[in-house]
Amino acid sequence: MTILNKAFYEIGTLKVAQALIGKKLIRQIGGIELSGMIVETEAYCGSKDSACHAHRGKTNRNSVMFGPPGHAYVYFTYGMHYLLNTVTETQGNPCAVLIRAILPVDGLEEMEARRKRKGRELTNGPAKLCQALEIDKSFNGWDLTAGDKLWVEGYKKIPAKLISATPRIGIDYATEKHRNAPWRFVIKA
DNA sequence: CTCTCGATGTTCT
DNA sequence: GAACATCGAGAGG
Repeated sequence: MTILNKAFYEIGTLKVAQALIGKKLIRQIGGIELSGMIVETEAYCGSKDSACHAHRGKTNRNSVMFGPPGHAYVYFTYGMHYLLNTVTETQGNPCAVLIRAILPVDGLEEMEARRKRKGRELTNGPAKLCQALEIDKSFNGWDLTAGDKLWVEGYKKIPAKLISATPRIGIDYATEKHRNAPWRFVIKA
C-alpha cells in the first residue's frame, strides 16, 4: 500500500481528519511490524481554534505544529500519557489531527504485552494506542511520510455514510463554539 | 453497565 | 501554582 505523502496532509485539516479514517498506522520495532486501522480522529484547527494547543501562539511544546505537514506531533499530558497527532496544512499554519483510536491489524500479541491488557481496551483511546505501539516523545517531529519506524498507509475505503462527526472529547476549557464543533470523526458501530 | 476519583509530571501563567 | 486533547480501579445498580 502507498504511504500517505505530504500533499495528503495539505488538503485541509477537517478533510484529513475524515480521510484518515480507514487508513493504517504502522509502527516498526526492530523486525516486527505493529499496525492498526484508524477508527477515530479529531481535528484541531490552528490559532483560531480555542481547543487547539496553538491557540495562544507558538511555544516550546507545540512548535512542531508550526512546522511542515506530514510530521508527528507527540506530547505528554496528565503526567503519564503520550498522544499522537499528525501535522496538517502548510508550514506556519499550526493545525493537527489527533489519532484517538485504532483497531489492531498486525502484531496483536505484541500490543497485548505492552498494554498488559486484551480486547477492546487495547487501542481504543489516544494514550492507549501510543502505549500499544510504543510511541513516546522521541517521535515528536517525526516525518510520517518517510516510511521508517512510524508511518501511515492507505488501507480501506470507508464510505462517508459510515463516518459520523461529533463534538470533540475532553476540551471543556475551549469556548462553547469550539466545544460544540463536530470535529471528531468515528466509524459508526 | 455507569459514575467518581486519584495518579503523576510537564507546561504555561 | 493550576491546568491538563487520559486512564483504570473501585463502588454501586
